Amino acid sequence: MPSTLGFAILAVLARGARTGYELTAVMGRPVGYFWTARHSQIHTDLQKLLADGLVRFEAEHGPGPQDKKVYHLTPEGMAALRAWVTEPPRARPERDELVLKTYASWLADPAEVAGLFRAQLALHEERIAQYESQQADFAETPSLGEPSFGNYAALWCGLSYERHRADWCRWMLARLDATPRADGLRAEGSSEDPRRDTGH
Amino acid sequence: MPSTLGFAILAVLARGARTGYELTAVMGRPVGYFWTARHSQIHTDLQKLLADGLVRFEAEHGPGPQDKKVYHLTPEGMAALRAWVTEPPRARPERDELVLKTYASWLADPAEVAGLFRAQLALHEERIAQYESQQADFAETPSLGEPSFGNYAALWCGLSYERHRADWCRWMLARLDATPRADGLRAEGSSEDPRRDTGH
DNA sequence: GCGACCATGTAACACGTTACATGATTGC
DNA sequence: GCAATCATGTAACGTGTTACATGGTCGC
Repeated sequence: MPSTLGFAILAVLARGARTGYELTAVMGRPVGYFWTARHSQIHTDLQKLLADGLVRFEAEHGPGPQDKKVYHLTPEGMAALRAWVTEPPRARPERDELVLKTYASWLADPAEVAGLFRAQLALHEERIAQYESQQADFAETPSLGEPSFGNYAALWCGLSYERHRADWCRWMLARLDATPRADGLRAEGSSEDPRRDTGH
Repeated sequence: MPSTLGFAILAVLARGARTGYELTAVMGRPVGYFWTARHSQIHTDLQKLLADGLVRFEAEHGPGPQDKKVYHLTPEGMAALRAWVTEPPRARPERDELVLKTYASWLADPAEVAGLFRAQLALHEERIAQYESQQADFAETPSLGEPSFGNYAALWCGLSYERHRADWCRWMLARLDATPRADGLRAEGSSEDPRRDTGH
């Protein structure tokens, strides 16, 4: 069974044949939002997929010392990918360094912690703006069965995630600015409790 | 410089001396929500922290062939931890298998994809209930400077995260049930667009 | 007597990152 | 001529998981 990266590669190839180089590029931008890999890892994984008969390539002598290899799915590769899609994702442990820092934040100067969260909030707000503009590029929600449905759904998730994070940063800033200093500056209003409008 | 796990260990030890075994236990439940490790990794990392002079231990001959070692922070360890807290977290690439599956979901039977998301939603709802009851155990928001502030803030983040995820699952289910079948069942109303009440 | 819990460690392997290594084509 | 882009690969290292290995105490 391929690794998750193997399936990520299959998922990209399901949308069209690509070279290892091109796969690396999509692992940077569109797919990179939820799964990334460097070219070194992609090339080695591609060789495993090849050995398992899930992909094949046509060699066209491109630039450089080696042939350029355009990979595409085999019927077995497509079948493996389809079967994988609906299997439950295998749970990977959460690892979140910011939350870990927060766990230890009682040890630090609140003003410095606030600086950390202000920087983090700025990052999230930037990404929100970026995702919103990407979302606006979709004339309407793509329907199931088109590849772009996958893009749209992933984007929705990313946007929702960034907003949750931004909310949390604002909540932290409100706590952090509220207590110890009296220098006038404090974060403007944001939701005080996550239980607000989520329903039920 | 210690690894992130090293700092996680320091963060736990800042709240009180612990054996490697006890550290493993907290990496399971409270801290495990945002950083985990197995005992094998904890023991080896503890040896690195020891070599760097960030922790020390008192040996009490406990059960088993070896001595029981109760670790505590050194002043250098505490200083390193305090300095680390307010440094920006080093960015680790997102890796989210469910979103990856979603990206490829246009290939699969919508009914089966819906099954996947229903199972996922159930998981999130369970965690929401669990976190809510944990939140209710706090009489009031702990103030900065107490260790429990870290616990409370991390819990707030986790709760907000689970709600965002559950929302996304509901949105997916609404899409998935809406289109292809006509068997009467469809997901009840949930937010249709993540841009709703987040402000700005 | 048996299983759960306490307690520490090592080794092999999988996954991921960084760095090393090569070289042609295209645009400035 | 130089830099960017296209294109493929290997090696060393760090991090994390699984499995191996040992053995005492306590409650049933």
